[in-house]
Amino acid sequence: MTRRLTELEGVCLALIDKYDRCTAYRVRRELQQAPSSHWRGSAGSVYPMLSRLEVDGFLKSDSDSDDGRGRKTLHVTKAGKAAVNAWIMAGSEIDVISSVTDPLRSRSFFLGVLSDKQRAQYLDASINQLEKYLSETKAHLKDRSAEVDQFEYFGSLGAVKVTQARLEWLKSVRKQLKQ
Amino acid sequence: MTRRLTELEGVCLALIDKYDRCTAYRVRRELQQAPSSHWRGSAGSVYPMLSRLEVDGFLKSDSDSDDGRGRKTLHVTKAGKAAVNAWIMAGSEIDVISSVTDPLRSRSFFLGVLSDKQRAQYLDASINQLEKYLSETKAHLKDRSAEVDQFEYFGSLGAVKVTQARLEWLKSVRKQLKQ
DNA sequence: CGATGCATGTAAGCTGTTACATGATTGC
DNA sequence: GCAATCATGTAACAGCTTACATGCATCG
Repeated sequence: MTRRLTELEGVCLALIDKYDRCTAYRVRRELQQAPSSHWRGSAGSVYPMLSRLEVDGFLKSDSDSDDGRGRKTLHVTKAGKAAVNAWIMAGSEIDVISSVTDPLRSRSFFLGVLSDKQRAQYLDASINQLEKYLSETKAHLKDRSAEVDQFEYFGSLGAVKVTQARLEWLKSVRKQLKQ
Repeated sequence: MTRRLTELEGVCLALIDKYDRCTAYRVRRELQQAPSSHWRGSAGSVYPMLSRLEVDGFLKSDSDSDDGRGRKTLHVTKAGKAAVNAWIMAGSEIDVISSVTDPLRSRSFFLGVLSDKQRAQYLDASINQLEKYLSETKAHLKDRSAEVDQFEYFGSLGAVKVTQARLEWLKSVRKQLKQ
């Protein structure tokens, strides 16, 4: 049994697998352009992580791919595919499922420390930003719906659904506080 | 202007403030008992973090609180209260709002690599665990509704709403794949 | 031919983890 | 008196961040 992949490793390895082969730079760009800001796609995380995956035999760089400026194309090995498979299947574990944190929710427990004015201001601003974020994820969803892969569509749909739920929740909080 | 608090620091400092004064051990227990498994509440994170907050002047330990076994009660200073306030208000920033990650969603983008059988198995297991997690958060919500603080209720309500959205989304994915 | 972008990588620092260590208290 | 729990803490390590460094390619 091989080691477990971290979330970032899983996403990136699966991504490379999906594209069949790609460069580290493209992986970085995908992370940077994703609607979620959880991962920055920083060089200091991506390159060492990919080296790690190569050392562990999950990734291999195509030998003929050096184009003069040190660019390498990567592809996922058989062991890598198995690791991706295991990473996905581990997603049904309760620890993984319940590991989400929502900074809006964490804060909502302590809104009592704010003055009425500040609280109203905070809620308005949050709802505003959430609406902005929602329209971004919706735009992302529209882009995806034109593509062939239905799974990308499902993923983006999930982002929209959850963002909508967060928004409706915050609005109901604001409403209840106004009374 | 003082430094920004991390999410864990913000939650813990706000928690101590809410309880007026409490021990490090209680902070740990609260983290451990929270429905989200994002923070383990490990000694190796909590004690150094609280020391940090004390060094920075956000926390102070009551001098008369040593009960013979080295237990200390902590309270939040004025500067600490200001830091909590700033931490909450920063929650409306787009970077903070969009920093959520959902391991179920990350994986959904790559469900194409699974066989039909594995995919069905994965979705069934995930939906099962999510339902279990939902009933836990609902129980938590019921507990909170008996308490005086409406903000705790709001927080738990948010957890329920978002979990419901995740569940409905996953069920719709399963349904669409069955056709 | 110089600015911008492509592409890879390293160094130092921060914040979390697990695992271990220590000692007092409480309950049977 | 001994086991479990309360309570605090440290050591080693993992995985991310920012900031820096390097060098080729492309375009005006």
